[in-house]
Amino acid sequence: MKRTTIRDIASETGMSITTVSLVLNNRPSKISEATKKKVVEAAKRLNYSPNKLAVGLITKKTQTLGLIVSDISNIFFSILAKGVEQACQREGWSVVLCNSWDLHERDMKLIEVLTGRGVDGIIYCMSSDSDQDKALESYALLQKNNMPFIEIDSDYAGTARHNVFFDNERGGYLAARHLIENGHRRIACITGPNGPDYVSGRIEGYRKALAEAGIPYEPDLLVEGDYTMESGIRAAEQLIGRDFTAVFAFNDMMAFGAFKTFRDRGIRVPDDISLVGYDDVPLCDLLEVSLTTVRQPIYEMGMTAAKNMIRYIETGSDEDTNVCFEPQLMERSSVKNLNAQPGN
Amino acid sequence: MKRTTIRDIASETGMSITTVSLVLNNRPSKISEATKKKVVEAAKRLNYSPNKLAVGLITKKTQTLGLIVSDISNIFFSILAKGVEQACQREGWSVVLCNSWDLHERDMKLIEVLTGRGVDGIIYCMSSDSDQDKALESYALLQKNNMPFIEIDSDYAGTARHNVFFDNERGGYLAARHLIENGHRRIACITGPNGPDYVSGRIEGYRKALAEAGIPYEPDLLVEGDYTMESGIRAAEQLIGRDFTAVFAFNDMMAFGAFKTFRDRGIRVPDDISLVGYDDVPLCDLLEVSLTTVRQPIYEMGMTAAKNMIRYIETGSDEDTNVCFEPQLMERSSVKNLNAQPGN
DNA sequence: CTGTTAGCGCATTCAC
DNA sequence: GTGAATGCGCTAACAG
Repeated sequence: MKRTTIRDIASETGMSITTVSLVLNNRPSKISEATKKKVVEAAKRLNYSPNKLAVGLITKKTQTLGLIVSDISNIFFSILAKGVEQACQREGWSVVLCNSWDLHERDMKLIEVLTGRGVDGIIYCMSSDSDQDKALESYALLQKNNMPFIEIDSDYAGTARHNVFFDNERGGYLAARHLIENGHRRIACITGPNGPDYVSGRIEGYRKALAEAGIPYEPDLLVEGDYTMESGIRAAEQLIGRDFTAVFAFNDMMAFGAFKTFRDRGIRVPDDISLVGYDDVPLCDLLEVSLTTVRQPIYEMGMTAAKNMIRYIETGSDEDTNVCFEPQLMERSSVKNLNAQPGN
Repeated sequence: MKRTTIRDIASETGMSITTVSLVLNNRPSKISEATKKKVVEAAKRLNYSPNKLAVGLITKKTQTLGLIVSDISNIFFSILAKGVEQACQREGWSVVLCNSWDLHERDMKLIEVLTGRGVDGIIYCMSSDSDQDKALESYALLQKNNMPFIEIDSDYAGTARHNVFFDNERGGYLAARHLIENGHRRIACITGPNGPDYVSGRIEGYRKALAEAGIPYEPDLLVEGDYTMESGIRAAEQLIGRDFTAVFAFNDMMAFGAFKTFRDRGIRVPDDISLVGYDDVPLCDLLEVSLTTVRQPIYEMGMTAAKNMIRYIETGSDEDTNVCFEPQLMERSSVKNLNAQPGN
């Protein structure tokens, strides 16, 4: 039950290996239509499909992308992965999935592993325990391995030539401004681990909106989460007792967690506390109060990242492909307009 | 910036390729500790890591598993994938991720692709548009390609030797019995697409519980969903107007959808309608009424599937590895006890 | 138009 | 203890 090789179909048709390879790869050559047809038919009959390992060994190309995410069971990453996989499948590429568990050392390990496996490029979602040094370290490794990569929504070095990101400052700004427009002045944040720039970007945007409205920035109103619902719950608990009328969570899951905490404590959303999330995952209208959030086109981003990566690898194109996706405020029901209610 | 090969380290140390290969692979041989050490050190110094493509070409083993799921953005599959990836990472294996979009023809295509890529085995979640014939077709292809596989939670042929599944009949039974014990007699079901046996298994269990209680089975109370929240919403809408006091949804997402429909229509859970889900995804306590559900250890299942697959491939072990995971009822707040309230 | 010749990077007999 | 030779399945010059 051996797989049929190019040699089998050569002997089957009486042609040489070269001829077979040429026609099967559609190479420009002057092979008669007749023999072409014969070869193709034999290939089909024998159910031939090339051994990608052998091909890869020669061409140094495997048509495979590595995907490093911190947690595939996080809906943000699973949607992203779906986009990446879809783009790859369309182009005949494959994706090998790696979970870093948000550990920088795993990032490093995985980069090595993927290099050893001969992937042609990596879609890299840096683990969020990375500080500047660690980030630089992983870039260095990538470069040392001569590995093309696209980083998702982050660019420490500020020099990446192939990136795909969201305008996080804009996103943070939109969320905060929306709250401010609705009369809120004391706005708490549930952030992510400090490190990656999408966190600082959003904080920037938030501060900018505050500044525009002449509202002082209070570090005390920021609590750090880790994007899990659990952490949203805990963050909200920490927040309780401090003086604020609204919460801006850096993803929807943490917003859900905060919502739950508030509900359990008899604090009503949005009557007592307004809430804004981030991402717009497909669960936002599930709660009794649908969640106002900042939408990011995650799936599209995944597709674009993979498409650009592939195009870059295949064409060796020299042009930069930095693409930025604009966030969009999705107004739903979790923000109360304080202006409409004199007295508070 | 070429990668260092085994040859580089051979010339570096003055040893032959064979020697290097022998020590780096820890092969039984009589090579002096001194040279061993020299080789290992050189390897480290030159940052050597073997080219997996070349190794795979010879050994016919790539230490890679293919994973076919219908939708990686579905939380069930993303948790499963995480388990699979984790087990693989531990053993130094990789996983290539494939999304079938629940299309049988994609399944077929992906099996071919994965075979061409030389994966050593496949973790296969059959697309749910597969009927008996299609299922058999994909088994046949897998066998023709001589590809070991473990199917997740399904076994059409009834002859698979390496499987991993949940006791779905038990799960369906637990859900229905719980409802019946709470005085419900007219229990609607939101099922999945008919085909895979986890659907028929759960229906069996449901019917068994009904039968035990002397309650007639009414096909009219079954509505088919597709595991998305959307479909749960629609299914509940279809159900409204029919005569039932409880709904058993075949996954939590559809239960959430049904919940939403009910809430939007002013129907209270559990006061007016009781609700039971399936899976116990990490969102079950998010709703204002936490969802009673049937827990499946998805992550563990993913790990086990991958572990068994790897073990089988590596040892060529002849023993069957059919492992069955027991579902468990998670009682929360979405079921009302009708017995406690005379008059209804 | 088609076949011969070399390897890709590595593991594996089998001599020395 | 160690090295030379062979080949995995395929592509890529380069000859015919």
